[in-house]
Amino acid sequence: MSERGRGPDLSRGEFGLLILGLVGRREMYGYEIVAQLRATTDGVVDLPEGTVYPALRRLERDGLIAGRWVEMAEGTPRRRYYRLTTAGEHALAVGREEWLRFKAAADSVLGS
Amino acid sequence: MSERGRGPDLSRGEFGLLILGLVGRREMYGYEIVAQLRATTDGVVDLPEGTVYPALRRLERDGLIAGRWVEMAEGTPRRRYYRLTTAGEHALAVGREEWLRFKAAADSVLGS
DNA sequence: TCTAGATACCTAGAGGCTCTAGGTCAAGGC
DNA sequence: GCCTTGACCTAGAGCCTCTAGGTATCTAGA
Repeated sequence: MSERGRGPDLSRGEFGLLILGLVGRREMYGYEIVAQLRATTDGVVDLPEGTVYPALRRLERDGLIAGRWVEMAEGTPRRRYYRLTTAGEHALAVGREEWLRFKAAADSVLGS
Repeated sequence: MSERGRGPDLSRGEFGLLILGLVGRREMYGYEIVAQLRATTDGVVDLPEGTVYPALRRLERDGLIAGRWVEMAEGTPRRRYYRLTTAGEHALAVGREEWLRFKAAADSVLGS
């Protein structure tokens, strides 16, 4: 087994890894992820909802995160909270290392 | 004017910026760029020709690089050498800064 | 009152990129 | 005779982001 669906690759412009990074800290819901991403990165990463929600569905489909619906108080919209699965924790660890390698590689080309 | 074709964005998985980085060092041809990219990054960035040649055409179309054909010796294939244009130098400078910002942003999310 | 914004979810389709999987042609090694 | 190397090229698949909407409720402001 293994080598099945290699997980999100930041170096190829896939922001799924950043979502894994946030969800790895604590359970989080989509709308919150959008805001946290913007806040944590000082606005540098500012993904529209049309990017984040489909990405969450892919990550869940691929078994890297697991979601559950949480009903909120009267008239407040319900939320879908996500947490990392074991596969997601692994993908995050792998992704972090790939990111380190890619950073060094790009820096060596760009001379930073 | 300006704000026309913002140049390649590494954070979105566009490798054009890495090509600009190499060509910015010295005049280079496609086949050489493929090899240099692999060598410089220790194999981490290993783009197939089917990625690099179309990227070179886009960069040239967008006025960031300029190419010229160089005939080689008897029976050796000719090469198309590329150099940065002024716009390309600017795009490289902008891209480098964006890359620095994105690196910091991703690190702050991934906690590296 | 009416509008706008925030909260929270969703989707269809366009656009644009990488990558696969080929192809061309000549020289040189085995 | 065949494979590898050098050097270029392309069509199409695949996949992702992003645009531009939509739903629904509540609150604030003009």
